[in-house]
Amino acid sequence: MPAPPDLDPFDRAILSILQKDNTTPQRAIGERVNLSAPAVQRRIKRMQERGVIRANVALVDPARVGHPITIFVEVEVESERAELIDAAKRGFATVPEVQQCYYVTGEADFILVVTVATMADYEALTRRLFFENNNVKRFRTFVAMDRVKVGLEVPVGAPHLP
Amino acid sequence: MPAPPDLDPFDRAILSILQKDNTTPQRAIGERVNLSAPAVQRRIKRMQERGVIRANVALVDPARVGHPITIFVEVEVESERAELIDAAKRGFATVPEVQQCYYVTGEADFILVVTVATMADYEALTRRLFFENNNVKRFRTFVAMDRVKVGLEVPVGAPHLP
DNA sequence: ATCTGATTGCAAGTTTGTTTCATCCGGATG
DNA sequence: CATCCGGATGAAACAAACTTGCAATCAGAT
Repeated sequence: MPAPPDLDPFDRAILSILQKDNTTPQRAIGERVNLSAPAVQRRIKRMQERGVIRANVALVDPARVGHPITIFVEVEVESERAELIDAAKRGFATVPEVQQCYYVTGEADFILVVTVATMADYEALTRRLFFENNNVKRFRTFVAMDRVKVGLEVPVGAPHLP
Repeated sequence: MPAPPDLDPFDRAILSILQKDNTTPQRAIGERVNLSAPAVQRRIKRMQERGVIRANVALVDPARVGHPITIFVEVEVESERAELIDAAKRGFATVPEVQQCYYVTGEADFILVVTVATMADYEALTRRLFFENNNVKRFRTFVAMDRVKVGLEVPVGAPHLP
């Protein structure tokens, strides 16, 4: 296995910037972290290759593209047989409306984050995903009234560069 | 207020691409949607101005930057007085470890997504956020064993362009 | 003391993004 | 029916950003 690809303070500072805006020119990043643009570019490239940076994406406002409703779903399954769990994972993951899916410990087995256009759509989705699935014992729905904070930013312990 | 900024099939196709990889050259996008690079560029710019595209960010693997643990928390509050709710929203939103926070209906009032380095860190966080907060009645913890699907992509009804 | 491997900055070269401008299309107007 | 007008487009010129080659630097191991 590859050695632990430690991130030095430069890398962390760069990540901290890119997680907020990855259109920031490398030259501007360089100025903020005290590095030349090529150095920044090489570090970014390396972090992509090592999987530290998994993707570069545009974040879209769901409401503006016709999906104003965000819903959390706690799903409890009948059987936790590995084969069935894997099937459930694959089943959930392939649904576009399911934007996040986690397999969790606790009083539920899965937690899903779903975006839909209407509650009728959600109702249809529950039928497809839960009622028609024999292994789903129960599910609980939480409708988001306010998306207080939404993002995938991870604290990276970016240091202060004087 | 601005008129509804309708998205035509071109816009949707562009969004669909940018949500997966916003480093795709505009010329390449143009080829895929049958538009020139400048046309693509103007549409992107317009969608940013109109708030359809909210941000352009790099997605970082939490485990690779020292936050291998993802946790869901359902929070139930004592009082739903608007003032207290707003205070709670602000309190949660400002914590870097809280990467997502939703105010929801149902058997809980808030759902948080938290990333931490260790369970000890989580324990410390719960103390700070919940035990020291008089308005938190109860909270339930779900530790993610598998991040089956993680993203903020929204289905955009992208049409097929042959 | 030297060698090796990794990293850096500069400068040149290449790709990508941006602006300009003439044209085209569709709907409203006279 | 001709005309006008706003909005969008593509080609080309232009500007900015990214990428590569190279020599210099540094730390650690030999």
